[in-house]
Amino acid sequence: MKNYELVLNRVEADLAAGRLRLGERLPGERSLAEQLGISRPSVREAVRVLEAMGVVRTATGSGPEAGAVIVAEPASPLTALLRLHLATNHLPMGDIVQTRVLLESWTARQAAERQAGVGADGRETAGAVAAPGLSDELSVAEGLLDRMDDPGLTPEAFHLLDAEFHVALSALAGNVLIAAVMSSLRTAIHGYVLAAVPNLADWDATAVGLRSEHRSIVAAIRAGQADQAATLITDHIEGFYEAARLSR
Amino acid sequence: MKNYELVLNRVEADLAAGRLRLGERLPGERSLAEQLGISRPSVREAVRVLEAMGVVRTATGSGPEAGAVIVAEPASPLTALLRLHLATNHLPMGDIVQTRVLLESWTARQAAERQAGVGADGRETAGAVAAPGLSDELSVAEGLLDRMDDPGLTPEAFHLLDAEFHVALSALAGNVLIAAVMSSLRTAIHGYVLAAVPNLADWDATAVGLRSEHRSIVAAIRAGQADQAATLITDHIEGFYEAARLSR
DNA sequence: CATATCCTGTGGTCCGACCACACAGCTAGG
DNA sequence: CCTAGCTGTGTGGTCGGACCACAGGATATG
Repeated sequence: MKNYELVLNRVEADLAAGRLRLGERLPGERSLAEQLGISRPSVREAVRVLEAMGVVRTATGSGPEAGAVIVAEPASPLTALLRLHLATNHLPMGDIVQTRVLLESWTARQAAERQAGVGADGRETAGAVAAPGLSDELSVAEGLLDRMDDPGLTPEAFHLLDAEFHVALSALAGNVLIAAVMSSLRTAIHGYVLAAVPNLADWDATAVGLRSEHRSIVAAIRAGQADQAATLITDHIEGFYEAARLSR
Repeated sequence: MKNYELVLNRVEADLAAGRLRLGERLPGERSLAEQLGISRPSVREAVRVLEAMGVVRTATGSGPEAGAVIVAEPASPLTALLRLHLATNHLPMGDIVQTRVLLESWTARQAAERQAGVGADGRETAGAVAAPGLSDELSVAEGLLDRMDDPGLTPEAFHLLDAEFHVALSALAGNVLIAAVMSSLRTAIHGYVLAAVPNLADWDATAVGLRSEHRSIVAAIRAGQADQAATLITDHIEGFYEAARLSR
């Protein structure tokens, strides 16, 4: 058992037992080292891991914002994890596309079903937001689409908004795990998507098509057409990756 | 920009450029520190993060196994990530169950379709294994089921085999990302599942039911009945969590 | 009372040292 | 000559101590 793992175990146990809650601060590094009978460098390695895992956020200085504050950000570490393993070339891009299709068609279906008022199919185990909130969140997504209508956008700006749009759609299902995975997938592959833009025959034409597809997807969800929404988003994703020759 | 991030960027760039490959070793900590003009503690923090991300495996001593060796193990860091965020109580168990249902019903469907020889539906983007290998992998899963028939198994041993079985099924679809997520989900919640065993009215009766359901799922996949396999595994998962009152 | 200053505690970084470990090569004994 | 044992060397693991930058609160000063 390495010394820094002592800190990880201690923190996980404290979290599980409720002795550490969101927004609270970890004991100082020096204090933690003394409590566990280890050195400060060992504590620091553990804090770094916790930071990389999105469990704490560190800051210098004093006051309530300083120190190692407990947060819950699963998305950013997931992004880093995906990026690193993508870099090793042992995580095929095709698998990521396939996963996106699976998750996004499911979230689109869920959102449409909830919108149609038939969401109570027994699989709604999460403490999900009620249907009334859905319209607001859809409006947020549509706001992103409006901003994407600007013809002067660079491909990079366009794809950043595109990623936000897809993540916003994924959040509609109310599953924080799936939303986090989707967000991480989009962020992790952003660089790869941009690098593939030159593969497109005609960027402007592609952008027009993507805008139109986005509107259709939102319309299907708003109309509560679950199957239609799932099909549209599947074709939307696969179509783009095929056009950009990113499927490998 | 913190100093340890220099190391992370350097390693990610080296991986992406092919200067670092699986099985090779990172430069020594002292050497890396000198190259980047930073101190060894800073390098160590970065190596710790890489280790926590499943990108390297460190060992003391000398020889080819010692040092920081590049590996590609996305599953274990995912497990740690899920465990930690589960501990913060900001990752509802219901969301995990929902995700399992989504992923496992999809993999079961994929496996059955491939078994039926109709796998070529255009969504098979990964360099997936050909149909012939499926039978072998199904046999592995069935071997696990045979071992689970032992009536003397403790609930813990039973659930470990159960987790292996579900992970083996998930691997049938040939998507390393989804397989890694499934494996991590099962491992991360293992402790919670065990803690919920006392909630079951009759453990022995539950085990009998689970064994029977497992056999039915494998039979459906072997017969190429995709819809049937998906339905069976969905009911199997939801039924257990309901019986164990784990849906929150 | 308002402002400017100092104090304190935080993480960030570094140095130098020593340990445990594992292999490779050498040396002493057969 | 061969083998068993020892030693050298390089690896990560750990430690104590030191100094810095930073941010907020306490305090002194106008």
